[in-house]
This record gives sequence, structure tokens and C-alpha cells, in this order.
Amino acid sequence: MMANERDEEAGTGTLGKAMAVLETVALAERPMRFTDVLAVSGQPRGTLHRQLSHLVQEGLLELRPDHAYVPGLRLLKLASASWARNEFRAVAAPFLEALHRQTGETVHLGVLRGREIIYLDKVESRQAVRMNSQIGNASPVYCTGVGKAALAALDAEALDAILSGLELRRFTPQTITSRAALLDELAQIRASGIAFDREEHEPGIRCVAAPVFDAGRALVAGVSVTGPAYRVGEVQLDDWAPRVRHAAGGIMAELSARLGPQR
Amino acid sequence: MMANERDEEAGTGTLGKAMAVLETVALAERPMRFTDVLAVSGQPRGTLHRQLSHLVQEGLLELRPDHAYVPGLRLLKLASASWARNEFRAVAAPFLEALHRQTGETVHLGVLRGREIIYLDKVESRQAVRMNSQIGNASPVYCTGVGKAALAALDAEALDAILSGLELRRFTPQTITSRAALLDELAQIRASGIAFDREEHEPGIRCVAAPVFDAGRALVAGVSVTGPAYRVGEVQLDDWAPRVRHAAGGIMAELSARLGPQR
DNA sequence: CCATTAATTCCATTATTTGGAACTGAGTTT
DNA sequence: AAACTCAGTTCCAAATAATGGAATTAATGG
Repeated sequence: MMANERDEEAGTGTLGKAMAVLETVALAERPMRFTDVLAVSGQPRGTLHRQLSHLVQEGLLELRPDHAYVPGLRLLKLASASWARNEFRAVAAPFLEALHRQTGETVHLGVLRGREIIYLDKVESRQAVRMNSQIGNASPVYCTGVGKAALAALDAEALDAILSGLELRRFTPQTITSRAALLDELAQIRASGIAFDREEHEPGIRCVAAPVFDAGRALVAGVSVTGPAYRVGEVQLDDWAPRVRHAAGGIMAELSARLGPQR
Repeated sequence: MMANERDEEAGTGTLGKAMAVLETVALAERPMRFTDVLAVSGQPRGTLHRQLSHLVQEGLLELRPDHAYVPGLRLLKLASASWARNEFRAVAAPFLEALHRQTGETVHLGVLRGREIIYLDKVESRQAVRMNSQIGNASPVYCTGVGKAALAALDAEALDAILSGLELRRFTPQTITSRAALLDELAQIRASGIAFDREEHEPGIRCVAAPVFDAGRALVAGVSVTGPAYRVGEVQLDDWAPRVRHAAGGIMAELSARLGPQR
């Protein structure tokens, strides 16, 4: 109960510890003050204080006049470059747009990182929600379309490494919360090449996804079309499935064509 | 000529050096290999190699099979949180949208960070360019509307600190490249509360901007409306100026109302 | 296959981080 | 007003991690 406080990487080395502190603060729901960080970081006062000071000095955090630490702008600058120059994203973009044109709904591209899905890109259905709040967002693997698609592309060993110790938290009544049921589902996804999310993560949100992977680049990802349940029925999802699979196939083909040869 | 290779922060401390390396790689136009980084980092082989390894281990960089270092996904995750939880952005968002509705053109919110403007948000004119490629982007202060607006909000001392040693590189025939001319321009902006960018940064792009600042929060920023020269004449810019100034005023009022009291 | 360049590993030296404790200063209670 | 509390900051000897020159191994290409 207290062992998995920072279960991803345990923050080894000076940089690792600094990043652990940064992540704690940056991902916190609300601004944290020194004592708040101290409570969860498990580090001595002096040490933590210096780490925070260094992070502030580097522009990764900002210290507001009211002593609250908030994420700094340097992160944005770095991430912007990281996004703009991401080759995988660039290769996939036209396929995402095509898929959006065909379906009219929101299209996502998500990559597996550790035990999470990170959304790399999206094409919005309209500008309703207005922003790529989603890009860079981390979501669970086991209850999102993209996540399950990505899991299905893994070999047994890699899959086990991710699932072992992963808590299958319930988000909605449909969330898969048993390991056995998840493995069944993944087998089905492997067979059909298609993953569905039937309101398993957010109530009222459905989605069809297909895996995208590339052994040479050790890349495991997924594409999906997402829509509100009132507009997108299960029949509609089935109908879109081939297009989603086709887009995924196109991305993979393009990947090996564009990036493979020169490997 | 070789002194200002890393002129912003000189990367002191272990974290600072690591960040300097990260920035070098993340902001590079193209993927860098070990030797490429070595050439510009000015550090011994062993040292640099370990630093890069640590960055890879932390997910801030990725090492591709072809030995090229590329920005890692963890940056996106951190930046996404940083963006989503930024209070200033949240306060400004409705004003940006109003400005977009009034003008129909692209609206930007940019913040001064060091000697650069970092774009915090934008509302696109249409989905032509499709993505917030701009968000997190760093642009020069002296030849963008938002940048000049922000500079005009600074006191003499702060302004001097930024301008001293800043190279006024020419981007277009209209770029202001003399310090004196820039100071004149800033005086004019201070007087009128409005900054123009008359194709000074990118040919064919014009913009009106107004400063947004808050002494209490040590925040210096700007809002702008940007459009292509063929569609947006100088008369049009003049016409929009009051609205832009009004939006900037609204943001400042809201800032002190929402965040001021509880300081 | 050999020559050459690039990438990685090694390890004694050096610099930085560590962490317990003491200090400061603002706000609160007696 | 003095005593108390709590959050934040500073200090410094000991422990730890980073440094960097040189040797080793892997990749490239002629």
C-alpha cells in the first residue's frame, strides 16, 4: 500500500531523484508547497529543499510568491520541440487526418510508455473542447482502446512485465478489472486486429482502435476513433473497424518504408 | 562568436548540465548522434556519455537503434500537465476565445521567459495548420507582436538586462535591427498600449498585440491577433487594436481578482 | 579483411549531494 | 507582550556520485 508510491522508476542517481520530485509537483492536482512535497517525497528536508531550488533555477519549476511550486515554462519549450520533431507522429499524421475525414469523429494516436499510454496526437471532431488537452496525457493501458490495442501487440514476456503488479482500477461499470478477462480480451484483439473501448474508461465514450507496432524501432502504439455513445453505436464502431485497421496498416507500411531502409 | 553558445543559463550543477545537454539534443533540428553532441557540448567523452545515458534512463531522451538521440515521451507527459494546470492560461482562455470570435483570426498568448517569448496558448483561425505546433514554441522578443508588447511592460533595468548582448538578427526586411530603433518603438508601444508586428519576423504575417503583466506575480506576457498580410491590412490592425487592448485589460483584471486577494 | 572512426567502459580523483540539526521569521495562542 | 508553533531556509562533515583521461570494444567503409 505504501510500496508503490513511485512504482515506475525508483529515481536512481541525482537526475532520477530530481525528476521524481519534478514529476510529483508537475502532476499534482494542485500547487504544492514545500511541506506537501516533503510529505510524499520521503526525503530529508535539506535534500528536498536543494532539489527544489535546483529545479526552480533550471526553469523546470516555478516558485510563486506564496511559496507554491508550479510547473515551469521550460517544460513547454522542450516538449514543443519534442513533439514537433517526432518522426512517428509525422509519419502517422496524414493517416489520422484521413481517418478523421472518413469518420468525422476524434482520432487519437497513442504510444505505449512503461505502463501508460501517452497520447502523441489527435484530430478533433470539431473544436468543441478546443484544445489538445489530450496530447501528452497519460492514460491507463487496460481500459482504453489504444491501450488495449497496444497491449495486444506485445509478446507474452513484455505483457507480463506490464501487467504484473498493475492495479486494474474500476473507472466505469464496464471497466475490465480481472486479469483473466483482460487476457481473454487481448486474445480476441490479437485475432481480430481491433480493440473496442465500450465506455470502459469514461462513461458515455466509445472507441475503436487498432495496434501499430514496429519491432525494429521497439515501438508499440495504437490509433483510434472515439465518439460519444449517444452518437456512436456499437454497430457504427464495427463499421469503422476496417478503416481503423487500414490506417494502422498504412502507418506501419510507411514506417518501414520511410525509416526502415536506412536503419 | 563562440562565447554565447549557451548564453542563457550556463548549466551549473549536475542538473543544470544535464538540462543543457537535454536542450541541445531536444532543440536540434535533426537527431544527433553521440559525436554530434560531443562537438557542441564541450564536455569530455566519458562525462557526456554518462549524462546522455542518465537522460535516456529517465525517459527524457530516447536512444534509437541507429545511435541517434531523440527527445523522449516523458517530456510530453510533463509538459501536458504543466500546460493543463497553468493558472494564467486558464484565466486568459475565455478572453482569447472572445478575441478570436471578434476578429476571426488566430489569437496568441505568449509569456516572457528569459530572453524569449514562449507561446502558452492559441486559438486557430481555422484548422488549416491543424495543431498547436505553436504552443511551447520559443520566439524572439524583439520582432514579434507579443514580444515587443512584453518588453514594453518592463522597467528600464529589466529591459536592459534582456537587451544587453541580445543579437538583433534580421528575419525580414522589416525586422528592427538597431537598439535605438527598438527603444523608440517600445516607447511608442508604452504610450499607445499597442504593439504591431509588420512582417518583422515572418514575411506575409502581420499582428497586433497588447501587453499583459502583473507585478505581484512577476508575470510579463502579451496577447495578439495574427493574420496573413493579404487578408489583414494595416487599417484592419488599427481597427482591432482597441479590442486587443481590451482583452489584455480584461485578463489583467481577472488575474488580480481571481488570484490577487488570496495571495 | 584491414583501417578508421564512433561508441562505450574503466577507475582513481574530485566535486556534489546528503541529511541531521540548528536557525529564522511569520503567525497564533496564552 | 512573551511563549509557542509551524513552515521554510541554511549549515557543514560524511557519504556518494560525477568527472575525465585513457583503454576497450563496436560499427563503418574502402
